[in-house]
Parts: sequence; C-alpha cells; structure tokens
Amino acid sequence: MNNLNFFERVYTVVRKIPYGKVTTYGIIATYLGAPRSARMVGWALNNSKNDPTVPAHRVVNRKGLLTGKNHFHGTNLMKQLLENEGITIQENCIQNLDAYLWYPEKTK
DNA sequence: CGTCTGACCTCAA
DNA sequence: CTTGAGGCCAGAC
Repeated sequence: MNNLNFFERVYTVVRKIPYGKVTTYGIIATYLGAPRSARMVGWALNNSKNDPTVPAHRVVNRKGLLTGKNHFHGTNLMKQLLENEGITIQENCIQNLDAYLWYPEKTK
C-alpha cells in the first residue's frame, strides 16, 4: 500500500475526486498517514503541474479558500472551474464547503 | 553546508 | 474564543 511515494499517493487521491466535489489538504494528508504533513501535499500539487490529470483546482485548504489559485494560472480560472461544477464560490472562498467536501475511499 | 520559504494543518496557552 | 508556535519534507539561495 505504501509502495507509492507520497506524491503519487496524493495524485491518486486527487484524481479520484468526483465531479462537483472538493477535498482539503488535511484530509489527504491524514488519509496518507501524515496529518501534520499537509504542507507536503501542497508541494505534491505543485509538482502536479507536470500531471495535468490531477484536478488540483478541486483541492483547497481547510477553510475552503482557493489558496492555490495564485499558483494555478494567476487568474480566476480555478474559481471558474469550481463554479462550472456547480460549486458556489465567493471571494475565492467555497460556500457550503461541507456539502461539497469529499473524502477519499479507503482502499485497503 | 546552513538557512528560509512554501498550494498547510493541528495542538497548546 | 483568539493568538502563537510547532511540525513535516523538499527545493532554492
């Protein structure tokens, strides 16, 4: 199960995010077994630029704030994508995040 | 080689 | 409840 690197594990989880759903770094980090290493998840997504298959726009921080928006394209594309999926966003903040929150499947 | 920063989170006072 | 500090890994200077 831990044959894959932390980065690959993050990619796998993020790729499994269904349409119209979002997740947070803490959830992913905790799921991977590193609740305090949420930072590394951000680094992984930073590397995810090499992997367009990873919907990083569906990954936000604990507050639902589009922290990575600045790193995406430098524009409101991230917000547009999320809104396109039916997610309500205001001032780069996901509204009703609890309703859109998605947790990874525990494939043991 | 040493230091700081970085898509953050969680615990403690 | 609010504010502060710690922690994790890796890359850049």
